[in-house]
Amino acid sequence: MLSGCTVQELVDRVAGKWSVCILVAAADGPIRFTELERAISGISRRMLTLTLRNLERDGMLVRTVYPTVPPRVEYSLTPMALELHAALLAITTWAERHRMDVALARERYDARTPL
Amino acid sequence: MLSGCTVQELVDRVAGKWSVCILVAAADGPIRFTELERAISGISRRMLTLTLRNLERDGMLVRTVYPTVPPRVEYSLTPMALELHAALLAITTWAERHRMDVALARERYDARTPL
DNA sequence: CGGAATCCGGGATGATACTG
DNA sequence: CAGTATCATCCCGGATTCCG
Repeated sequence: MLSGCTVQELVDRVAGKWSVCILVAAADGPIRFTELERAISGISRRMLTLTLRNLERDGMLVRTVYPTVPPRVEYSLTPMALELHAALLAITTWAERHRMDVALARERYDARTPL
Repeated sequence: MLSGCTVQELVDRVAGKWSVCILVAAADGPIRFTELERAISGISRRMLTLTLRNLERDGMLVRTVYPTVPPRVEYSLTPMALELHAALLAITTWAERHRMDVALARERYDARTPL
């Protein structure tokens, strides 16, 4: 029971590349499909759709459809996802602060290991 | 310059499934290869080695070799990685608190969408 | 004990085209 | 606008073997 929902699996689910991007992008309020597509550099339409579906299924996103023409769909974070967002921000902030350190560490490592 | 070290790439590097496990397992002090292998359920020897190398290259781990027989190798976190560890703990804590919520959300979603 | 090297299958991902 | 469908590819990661 509840198989497939261990802490490990849940973490690498929400911490996945595209999940993080979406969760961060949607944190400032409801956001539309196309806005996400533009905000997240490098994502394909397919991966955007798939990741949105997974996040919605996991109860992280609420999908709201406005039956207008043209159609309008907005995604917003659930309270649970908002809690997570704070933790994700800590990760991305750390990454920003240490980009250079990591880049330098790589250069040094590669210099020591030319093989 | 510094290509391949964007915030996005760095995040999904350190937030990867095995990286998180290793970073958490090594946070309490130096730990040996075999201890990691036992501590991290489901990891293969290959992935353990590869992930350790990447983390070492990125300056997250220090690898110390004791020239004894049998050989003894210990891994410990760098200060930079210790900072990251706090953020990772926040994620895993969140995951523990919300496992059930996610599992229930999935059941509800799947019940609504039987196709 | 702590790896490195090789082989290999399958799921993740991209590209493209079509639709209500 | 917000997707879906299909096909092709690629590389992640498991299994296995060998080594100092």
